[in-house]
Amino acid sequence: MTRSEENYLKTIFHLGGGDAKSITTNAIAEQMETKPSSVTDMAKKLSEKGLVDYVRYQGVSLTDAGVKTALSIIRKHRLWEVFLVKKLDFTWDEVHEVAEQLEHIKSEKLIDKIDELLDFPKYDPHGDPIPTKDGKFQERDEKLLSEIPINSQGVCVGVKDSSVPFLKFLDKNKIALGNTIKVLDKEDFDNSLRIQMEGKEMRISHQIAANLYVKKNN
Amino acid sequence: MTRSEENYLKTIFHLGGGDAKSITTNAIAEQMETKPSSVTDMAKKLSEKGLVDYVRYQGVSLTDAGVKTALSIIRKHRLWEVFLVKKLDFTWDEVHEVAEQLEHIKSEKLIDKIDELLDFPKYDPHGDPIPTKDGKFQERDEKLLSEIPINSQGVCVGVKDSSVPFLKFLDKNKIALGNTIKVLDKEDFDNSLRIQMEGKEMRISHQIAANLYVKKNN
DNA sequence: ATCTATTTTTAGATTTGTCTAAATTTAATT
DNA sequence: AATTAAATTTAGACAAATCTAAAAATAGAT
Ligand SMILES: [Mn+2]
Ligand SMILES: [Mn+2]
Ligand SMILES: [Mn+2]
Ligand SMILES: [Mn+2]
Repeated sequence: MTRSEENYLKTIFHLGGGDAKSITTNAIAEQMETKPSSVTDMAKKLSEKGLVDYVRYQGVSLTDAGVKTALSIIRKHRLWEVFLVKKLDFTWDEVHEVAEQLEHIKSEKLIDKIDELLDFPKYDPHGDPIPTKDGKFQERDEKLLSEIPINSQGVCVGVKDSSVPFLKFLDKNKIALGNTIKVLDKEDFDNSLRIQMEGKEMRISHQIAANLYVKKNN
Repeated sequence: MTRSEENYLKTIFHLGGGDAKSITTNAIAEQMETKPSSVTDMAKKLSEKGLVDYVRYQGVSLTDAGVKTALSIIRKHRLWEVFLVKKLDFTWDEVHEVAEQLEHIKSEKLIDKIDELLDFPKYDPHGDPIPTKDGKFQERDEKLLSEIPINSQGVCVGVKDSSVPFLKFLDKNKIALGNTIKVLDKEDFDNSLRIQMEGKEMRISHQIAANLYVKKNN
């Protein structure tokens, strides 16, 4: 399994190809910042290896073996992210790039020991669930902050957009995972929200609210 | 800097190419388990990049830039080995293979934080010195156990051969770094030694003694 | 100094992963 | 049903890293 193959499987999974849904060549190419023709070449190779189902002109989806491999890469990525934050004091906007490299280290013992060292975390620094060793996800009942009703409240548990600028924006505004947020009011004009968070009141734009996951209380 | 380039620089350094000494194509090829023709190709490339001095038919030596790069890879390798042993309970015969991968991770912050987490170790699990960030070695006055006189004693500080079988042999015989060893007697016939170690007496072959470094007490 | 064995390099091929440009297929529109 | 636009694949090329086989250079031995 080459690094490139692993990256393709991971991308296909993230685009939804784990549910027998066909992912188009173009979608994969765009996500990976490569050319559709390169994706076609790789689709053939992964198909040969039994990791994807590929129908010419129709796109690819992951086989069971492909899902399993993708989940093991994602597991490694997220565990390394937790390690970097918890053990090496990286900030949550610094970890992704390094984890992109670390996720390809080949040693089952290594990642199991990292998992143990971290006391088997269930979520990564961005609130994304960490698949278990046998490929199961910790599902969670979460909603976008923009989609919960006025006067309801929840705990911030994840980000939809985990780009560096967004994460830095959240830091600057002291919005962190674990914070309890109550929606006080919604502005019809621009869909911005007035919220109460950790005692303080503030206003956030729809774009922010639509990229924060909360777990509703009760 | 590709992974392959880094591996060549590291190998050339280990073969002594850091002291302006010319290392032959064949020596490099043998060490890396590749073909001399491949080494020639890489020699040209590294020479182009100013990392080695290469004279056709004469071999290569590292430039200052080449030494610097080699040391940074070796630093990473050895720090990761310490990490694996100290933080993840790997045994000293398990770490090399994984460190061969981890040494190529590109993130200065990562290795500096690992260094800090480990409290800036000076030696790796095999007793090899860890270069500092600015490329200096912690030299140590060490001798092979086979070369110290009868009735002298020293602390075991390193292994010359760090192959898995040798390390496992040492474990099995409870010979560990840090142990104090006294040479009681030398057998002329086969150069084997009678030693006293941590209270116990034992006999070890010349081959073993010639692969153990000790730091003589006074 | 010449021959010879060894080392080293060159030339040409292969694999992996990528690209561009052209051809093909599909999907949408008249 | 025919046309057109968009998506996808094919064909051919390229860079990196490797190999084999042949050619060239070096070093050792007479
Ligand atoms: Mn990430
Ligand atoms: Mn993440
Ligand atoms: Mn090692
Ligand atoms: Mn070592």
